[in-house]
Amino acid sequence: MSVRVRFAPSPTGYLHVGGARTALFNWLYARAHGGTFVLRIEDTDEARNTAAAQAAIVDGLRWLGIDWDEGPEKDGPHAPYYQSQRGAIYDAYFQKLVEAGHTYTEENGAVRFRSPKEILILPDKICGDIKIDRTAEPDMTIRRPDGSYIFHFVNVVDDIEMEITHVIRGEDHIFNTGKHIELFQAFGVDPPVYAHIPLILNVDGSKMSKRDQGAAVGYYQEQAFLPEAVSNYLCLLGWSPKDDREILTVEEILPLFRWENMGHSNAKFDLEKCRWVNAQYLAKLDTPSFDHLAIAWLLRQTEPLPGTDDPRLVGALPLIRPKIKGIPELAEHLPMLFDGNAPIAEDAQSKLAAQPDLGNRLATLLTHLEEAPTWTASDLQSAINAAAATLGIKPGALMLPLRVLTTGQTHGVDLLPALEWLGRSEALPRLRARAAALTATSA
RNA sequence: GACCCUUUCGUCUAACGGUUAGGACACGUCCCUUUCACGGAUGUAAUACGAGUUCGAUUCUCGUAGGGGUCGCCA
Repeated sequence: MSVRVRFAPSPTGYLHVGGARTALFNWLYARAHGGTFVLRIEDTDEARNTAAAQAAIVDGLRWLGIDWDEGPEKDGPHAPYYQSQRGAIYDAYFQKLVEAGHTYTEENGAVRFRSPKEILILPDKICGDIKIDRTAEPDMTIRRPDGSYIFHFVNVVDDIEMEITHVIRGEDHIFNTGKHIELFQAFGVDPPVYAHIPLILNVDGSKMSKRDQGAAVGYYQEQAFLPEAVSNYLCLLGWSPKDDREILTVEEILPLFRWENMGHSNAKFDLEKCRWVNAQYLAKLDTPSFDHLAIAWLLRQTEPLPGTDDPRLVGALPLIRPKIKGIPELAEHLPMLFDGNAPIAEDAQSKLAAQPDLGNRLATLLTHLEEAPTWTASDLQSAINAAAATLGIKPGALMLPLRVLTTGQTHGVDLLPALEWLGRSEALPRLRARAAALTATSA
């Protein structure tokens, strides 16, 4: 029997990293075993469902590279894949339970399932045998007075109908599984294989909520993370290749995606490490892809950054790229490259003020730069060297002043390539203006 | 509170019952360097506690404590 797994989100909120990892693990398990991955939308709670949430989930999964073999916009032999459209199926299964005497109706019309009240042993692929004592548990409600069905019931019915063989879900479902096993038995169907994976928590150990930074997959999309990187990092939470590798492709993960490589304890989400993983992937990206990623991010910004519409942008990106770990850091570099009127930063002012003979140095430097035969990094370096020789100082001493004249900042991209990129006609006025401002204030 | 899962550096994790308990993120120091990063080197840092089994326990067993989860006519 071939493997069939599913991810069954409820479209009541954004796609959470915990949910995304559950989806990812199911997907990996399916792909590792040549199985089928089903996406099923559990939208039985009409009051809480939103179209936006469903779009975010579908979009987030696709972004992460998690594709489904059966599900929304794809269909398949067990369509529809929205629980809201499967009422007739639930009615039929409900009748079976009624006829077999497994149910009773409350005064208000709600229907409960008569639990056998036994002690169950749940053979879990990750936790081992889990004892679940159902003897003192109240009977679960499976249908509301208005005729709509409860999660436990529809979840099991669909898993039966869709021939799900393995259920991989969070540990928070362990006790639900006890209820679900009872339903499977009432239907005379063998329950699927269960694997309850540990949860993902905040760094402080609390449960991740929507408000926490990085809790929603949408955050990584907005911040222009690479989906492969996020997926890679998610895999490292609750799974390990059992060696020292941390950057792994899906192809490398698949043969190692086995129960014995799964972790047993909850993991705290470390956004810093996720950023580091992303930086590893970013560094390996080819230039066109990097540029595309960067430009797409720039165009998404509600407050346009300097350079966004500038034809020189593509020329500036290779200067910035080696300096940043994430695309949003463009916001720190673009203003100093594209905004020639940007004020001189305070720390730059004070650092230069400490330099002796500043006015003379700047003037000498400018004179030599103006005389550079071509505005290229090598000629500019020669000009700097000559200026330094005239002043009787080391060339290095002129670099910080020149940097400040160029960008107004004490840090940034490699200076000479940046000047070359700016071009003589753009650079010189900038240098002169800032030099004038500096000498005016220091005098 | 009851029940269930769980426990190795701050974090993610390795370690046939025998290792100087390894790697990575973060942090510190040094090197490289015109700045910032990158890179290289290096340092600080962990087996929750108590019993038991064993020649020997991070590893197996039990207990305690901590963390998390679940106790819905939510999913």
